[in-house]
Amino acid sequence: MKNATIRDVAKAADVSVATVSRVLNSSEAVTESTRTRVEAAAASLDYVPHSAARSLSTRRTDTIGVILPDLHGEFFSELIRGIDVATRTRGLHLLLSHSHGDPVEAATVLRAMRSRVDAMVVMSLYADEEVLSAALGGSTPLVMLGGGASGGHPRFAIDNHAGAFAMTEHLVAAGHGRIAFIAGPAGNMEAAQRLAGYRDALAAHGQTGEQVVEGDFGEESGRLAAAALLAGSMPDAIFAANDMMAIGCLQALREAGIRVPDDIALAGFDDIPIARFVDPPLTTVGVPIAELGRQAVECCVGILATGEPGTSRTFTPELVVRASTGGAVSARPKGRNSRGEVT
Amino acid sequence: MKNATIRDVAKAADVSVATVSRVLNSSEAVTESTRTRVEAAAASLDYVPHSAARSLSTRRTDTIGVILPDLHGEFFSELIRGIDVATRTRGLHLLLSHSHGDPVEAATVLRAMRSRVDAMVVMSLYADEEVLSAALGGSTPLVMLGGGASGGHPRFAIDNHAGAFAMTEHLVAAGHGRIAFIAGPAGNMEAAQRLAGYRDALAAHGQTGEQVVEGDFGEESGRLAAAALLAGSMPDAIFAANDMMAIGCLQALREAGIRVPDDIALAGFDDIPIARFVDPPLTTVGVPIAELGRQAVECCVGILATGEPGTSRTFTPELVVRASTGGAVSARPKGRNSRGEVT
DNA sequence: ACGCGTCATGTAACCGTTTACATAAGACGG
DNA sequence: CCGTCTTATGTAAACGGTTACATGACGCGT
Repeated sequence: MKNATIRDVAKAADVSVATVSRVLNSSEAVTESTRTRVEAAAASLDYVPHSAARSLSTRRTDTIGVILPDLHGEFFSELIRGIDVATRTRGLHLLLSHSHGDPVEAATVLRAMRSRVDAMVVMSLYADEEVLSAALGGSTPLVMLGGGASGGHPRFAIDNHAGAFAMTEHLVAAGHGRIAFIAGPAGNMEAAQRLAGYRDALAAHGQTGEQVVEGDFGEESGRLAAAALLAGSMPDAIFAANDMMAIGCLQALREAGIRVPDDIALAGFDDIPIARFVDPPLTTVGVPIAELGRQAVECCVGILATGEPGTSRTFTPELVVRASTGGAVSARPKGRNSRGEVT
Repeated sequence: MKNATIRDVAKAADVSVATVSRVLNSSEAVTESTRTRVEAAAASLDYVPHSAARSLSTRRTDTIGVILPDLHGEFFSELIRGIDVATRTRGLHLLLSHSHGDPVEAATVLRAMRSRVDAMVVMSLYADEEVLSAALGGSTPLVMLGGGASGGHPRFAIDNHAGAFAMTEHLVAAGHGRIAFIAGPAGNMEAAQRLAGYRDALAAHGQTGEQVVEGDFGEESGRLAAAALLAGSMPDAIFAANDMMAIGCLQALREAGIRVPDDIALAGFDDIPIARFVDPPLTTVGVPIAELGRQAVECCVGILATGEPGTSRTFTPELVVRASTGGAVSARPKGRNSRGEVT
């Protein structure tokens, strides 16, 4: 059964295709009677406009393309949710893909998407904005997501440096002398900024002995980092550049019989939903992940509507102190009453 | 800067548009020399075919539409990842949306997508397959995801009943006399099947006292369910219909000073990635989430390629026994050596 | 009754591809 | 050297919408 076209509807309603189009787009004046006649015809034929034909004519796709470095885990899940909410609200569609975190692949995916979307939201973790921009060909608005050196495109990011600085200060203030840092992957801008925040905070407080272990933002690398730290001289606190590594680290510590926060304090970054659920609940840097995605889409909408370039925005993350740094309610299985108060 | 069209390329290469099209689709015989000439012209103009125009002509979009009830949390994150991998591999695009779990909304979204995709993958948790099918208009292949009464469309699901049955048996075998069940939302097919599996297993083992608490698959409802159970007479084991509720429950139990698995055993369903990370690691029913998504897409590809209806497949989930039911290595902070062995 | 403006509707060009069909140019056997 | 077959390439008609412009009906002031 072939789908009905606008001509079928026009014939059924005994009007011209132009009139049908007008009714459908409620653009120009149409008599009430013809309007209802057309609507009835469209409904009875179960007519749905052919979006490709429409796009060809209007040069709009009503679609936002989104490329993320990965789709795995809670961080991206939240991000996608925020993006989806925004596109839905605006009556837009969401074309999603990921780049495996590979800049070259990102450019390829971007080229493939470029003719199918009105604007793109891209999270690039590397300093590849120009490459992406080139792949996009210049006529499609591009909004960047996440930290990185900003080129000419609006960028929605969080202040990683400030977040890491604040967290490090928090650990210093809690009296931890030696604070180790589990870093993110080399070359990743967010990771670099967080590392810099950690270093600058140490320096600002006259602490000299930085201790940095490599990681890759994955849970397993947090586990390995913990092992590496345990093999040397134990620090008083561990600050992981993201929550997943902190959680891996937490697990390794627990297996080694080391109590958090009693023996060692532990902090993460991102405040992904799980952070609250691990034991002890993880102190972390709160990032409005979904909001970041939502605003990036809104920025696209703005650019498309006004033609103006759109403006970047940096979110200042907030410290979320939970039990893993001993700064809040403890969450050990025992030692609390039924209301969750520390006994 | 207007994007180049096929005519611009044709002009630059001094050939006809048909020849350019042939080169681009490597369809028919083209002389090597003209081929290279066209390719050079296309590259120099940074030509990217207008996909809407192509779709209009070919009646294909090379896009798979996906509608999920929700985008929140690890389960959907995994599912999307599996779907994305499959579409990418096949050179397809992924148009994503969610339905808030609302059948009416799902139908609306489906109508909006219908002209933009070649096939749809829909996860419906209710028995609304016919409604969806109607909204789709019949010419777009539809593949269902997740449990439910199957209509005429292929469906990729897991055997919820078998999974819940196996888990309940596991708990019975472990000597737990009174096993409570935290159910999923009413009307949700998966939830209903899991509940039935629990009941049938109890019956099969001559257990009479079932104890079912309502839940909605959210973490908070698991917490509330725990509170409800604690208010009554405590069961020996709690089986939550999904992992998120189990995790909420776990947290509430911990806050109440009840030890898992020492005082009470706890099990979930889904084996979402976090399940391993909570403390104690959660015994659960392992579902190949990403694989489910991948195969659904492959099914779409098959239908589109062959024109044949495609076949359903039910995955048998597997029991994943971890510490929360005391069935595996304990993961309490103390009492273990550095290799993770129980002391 | 006439001219004119207004407004609903129709006509047809255009958007950028693909592709059936037409055509021109060799190749080749007789 | 001519017909025929093959093969590379060109021409133009779809595909299904939108929209500028044309048209015709109608109301209204004079």
